[in-house]
Amino acid sequence: MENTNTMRGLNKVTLIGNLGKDPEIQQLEGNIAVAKFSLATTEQFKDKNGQSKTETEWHTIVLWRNLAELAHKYLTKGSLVFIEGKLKTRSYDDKEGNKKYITEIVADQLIMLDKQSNVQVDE
Amino acid sequence: MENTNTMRGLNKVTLIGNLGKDPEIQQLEGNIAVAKFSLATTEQFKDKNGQSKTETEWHTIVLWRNLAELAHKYLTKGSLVFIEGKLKTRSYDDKEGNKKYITEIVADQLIMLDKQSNVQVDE
Amino acid sequence: MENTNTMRGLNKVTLIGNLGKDPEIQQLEGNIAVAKFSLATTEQFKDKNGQSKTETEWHTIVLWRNLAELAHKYLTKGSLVFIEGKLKTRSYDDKEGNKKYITEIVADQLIMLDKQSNVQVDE
Amino acid sequence: MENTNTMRGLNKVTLIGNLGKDPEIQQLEGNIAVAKFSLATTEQFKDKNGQSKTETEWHTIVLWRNLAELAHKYLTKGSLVFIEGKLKTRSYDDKEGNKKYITEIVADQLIMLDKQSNVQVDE
DNA sequence: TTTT
DNA sequence: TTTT
Repeated sequence: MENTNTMRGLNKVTLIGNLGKDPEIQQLEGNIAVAKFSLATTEQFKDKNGQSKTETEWHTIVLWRNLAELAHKYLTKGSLVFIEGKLKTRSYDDKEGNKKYITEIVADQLIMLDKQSNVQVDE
Repeated sequence: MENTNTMRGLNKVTLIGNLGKDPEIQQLEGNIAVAKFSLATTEQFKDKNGQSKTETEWHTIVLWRNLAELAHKYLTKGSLVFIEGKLKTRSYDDKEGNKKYITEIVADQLIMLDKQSNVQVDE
Repeated sequence: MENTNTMRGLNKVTLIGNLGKDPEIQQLEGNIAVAKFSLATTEQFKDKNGQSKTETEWHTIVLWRNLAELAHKYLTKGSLVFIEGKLKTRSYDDKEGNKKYITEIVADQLIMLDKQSNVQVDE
Repeated sequence: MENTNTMRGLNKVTLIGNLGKDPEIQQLEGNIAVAKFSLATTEQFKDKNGQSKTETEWHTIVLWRNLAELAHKYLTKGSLVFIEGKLKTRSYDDKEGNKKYITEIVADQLIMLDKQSNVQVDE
């Protein structure tokens, strides 16, 4: 406690949406599970002509360990979930050797909101 | 009210961090202001050897209209702010003609947390 | 814009839970609707003996205008909802003349999470 | 993992505000620290006559263990903090034997936002 | 590219 | 009871 922490950061994302596909799960070395899926959050609003419009945003969700296994076990395409996590941007080189950036949400909480799959877990 | 809305989406980001540079502001047609800056959120944690480590994440913040003007007026490199907004991913073609994606946070609330610049505004 | 706002406050509550009863709605003067219901948020955790335990917290939710009407129209006992709002504590005198305090959540966003009643509205 | 959890609850409060007084700390049996303070969140808005008005809400914050000790060590009357926690309502009997209810926020994250006291800790 |  |  003597050594005070001097950070003042907060990095939090909160989403409610539907899975675009079934989660993909991998086992990394050390037997660590990681799952991924894309999540659609849909917003409805009125445009300037008063017409109702829908806008969908797609997010890449990454889950580790227990959360990965739960996602794999209980979630499928179309499942409605609440996700809380952190934004993380990483870079990689694509097949043509171009540097690409991708922003992902690393989940630390998952609540399944469908009647048939109501499971909540914290990391 | 008769026409029920069937959306169940939530797309929310909450950040506390420091500006990496002064905000850049532009006036779009129709006299609409848009500002941008990058925001660093820093997290401190202990690695598996018990050593304290720092991890910084950079976010691109986009502000419209009033919020853009406030950012331009009161924020500078280093300012500490609280931001609430939405994730939005858009694509563009870079100079070499490669399709690129960028994920930005479109702010709808800004709280300035420095003693010298304490202004809060909602969109 | 010249007159800068000097507030630095944030007061936000985010809940996912089930209604304990059907909402009660009233029409105040000026034809303003106000609805109330209590919402249970349930948390599951392991106690120090490793036994799984459930803890339920009850919240009083207050909704105004459109949100009140939506709640009245679509929500019933047991409905699963996401609520975002503000904490507000007010005092009143009970029948015996004792001063009482009550803390309520004044909703400004409501997302209905049941399959049968999926409506989202912002204030 | 076989035994699925059926909870779908979320109970989260997020506040930015100033301490009304220095925190009070107690040591409970088992050497567990608990601290309390009240926090003011202030909101500025325009009333229907267009006049700027200020509304302050007071919250009771409860912190346990490490967070209690940090609050005691670094926070004083007037400190600006970000708090994340849970709502918890409990009852007690006052001196006259009346049953009273109090709603508190049990903090699980604290970020100190003053230049002079910038410490962040998770429970 | 920030902050402590 | 706070802060600007």
